[in-house]
Amino acid sequence: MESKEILQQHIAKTASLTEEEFDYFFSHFKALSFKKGQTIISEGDKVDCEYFVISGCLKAFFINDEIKMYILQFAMPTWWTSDYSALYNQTPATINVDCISDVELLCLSNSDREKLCSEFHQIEHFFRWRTNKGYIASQKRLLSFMNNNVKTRYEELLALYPQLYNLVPKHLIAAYLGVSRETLSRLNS
Amino acid sequence: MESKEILQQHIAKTASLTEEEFDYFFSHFKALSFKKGQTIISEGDKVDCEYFVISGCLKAFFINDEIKMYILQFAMPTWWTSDYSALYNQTPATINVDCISDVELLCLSNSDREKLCSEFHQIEHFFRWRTNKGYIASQKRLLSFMNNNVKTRYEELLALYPQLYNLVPKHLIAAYLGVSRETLSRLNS
DNA sequence: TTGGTTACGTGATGTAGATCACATTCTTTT
DNA sequence: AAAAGAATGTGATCTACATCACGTAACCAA
Repeated sequence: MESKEILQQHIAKTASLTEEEFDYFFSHFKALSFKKGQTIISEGDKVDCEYFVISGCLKAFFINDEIKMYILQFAMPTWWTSDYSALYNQTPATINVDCISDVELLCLSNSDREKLCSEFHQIEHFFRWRTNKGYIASQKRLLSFMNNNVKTRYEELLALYPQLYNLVPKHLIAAYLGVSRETLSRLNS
Repeated sequence: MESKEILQQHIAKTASLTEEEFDYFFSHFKALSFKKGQTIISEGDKVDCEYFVISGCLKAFFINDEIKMYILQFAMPTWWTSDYSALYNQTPATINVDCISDVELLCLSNSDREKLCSEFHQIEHFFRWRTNKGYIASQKRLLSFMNNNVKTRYEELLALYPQLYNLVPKHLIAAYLGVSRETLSRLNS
């Protein structure tokens, strides 16, 4: 399936656009390809865009003391990613985004998103719905963080995204769970 | 200042409504008063509304094993609160909301919010903006949770909301930070 | 005024997970 | 195919925070 169709099906779930409206919407996206290991956003960068994942897997992460890495999000096909704080507040990036595998993305600038949202009520509706879903997921993760031990959080994560187990190295899963790779490894025993 | 004005100023920051439009918007809200200690949402409840705080302070929290409490949010004037997961997915509440002090609220039902969002593009715009802010704050808190120790998180919280120090008992602040009240108490020494 | 509940402090001890150190296996590059 | 680097496993030790236990002070309600 083409990127265009993937995006179309994604937004059709919450917004009804005519064919011409969608074409117009789509014309604001730029297709990009990256190789495994390439960086999309680095700490300190000016952030202009958000990214819709067509294929592959990205991570959005924070580096502390230039040593420890914490992963905020694994971004998989049909997910959106960026440094939203930097994007909305027009401040330098505080998180990094890079490619865990080869990826294909569609890129939408902040100003185009705002323009499209104000031009089409349905597009604004879509973005409200999307952010809402993200907010609810984020609250849930926060609660799980406070409430559950590592083992439970690990099981929860694998239940939700079984594909991660094979797709992503264990030390990155540890960085998502907020534990050391050693502790994660010891869960199996 | 009256509730109506407080809400009007709040939404005027992101949405421009005429006087009549705002009156129509406001007519969907119901004013409610509660005493300190009263419960707004209990685990297992059907959740129909979200709440805009006019005065006082609420907590949205989760109880684990009927013992430990984790606070997701302190809701202060001009903040919104509810169990959003339950509200959007029409599932029973998994979190509780109650009153830390006497409070005045404006209550908006889920169906009225959706109706208003579809009737007025500007209202949809406002709710997108609000949720977006919440999402960014939630991500930030998650990051702080993974990255910082209790002392740093406590200082961050007090820097952001100095009024909490006097307004809210320490054991509730501990429940927000995700530590025991004893550990929080020992930070001073 | 009194008795009960809630808030807060602080010592002693327990424990989940971090950190350090090193070995092994798997993957990528040349 | 060889070499180098990344990913993973596992023991030993350390530490931040939890838990338990107890005491004191503040705040209500009868």
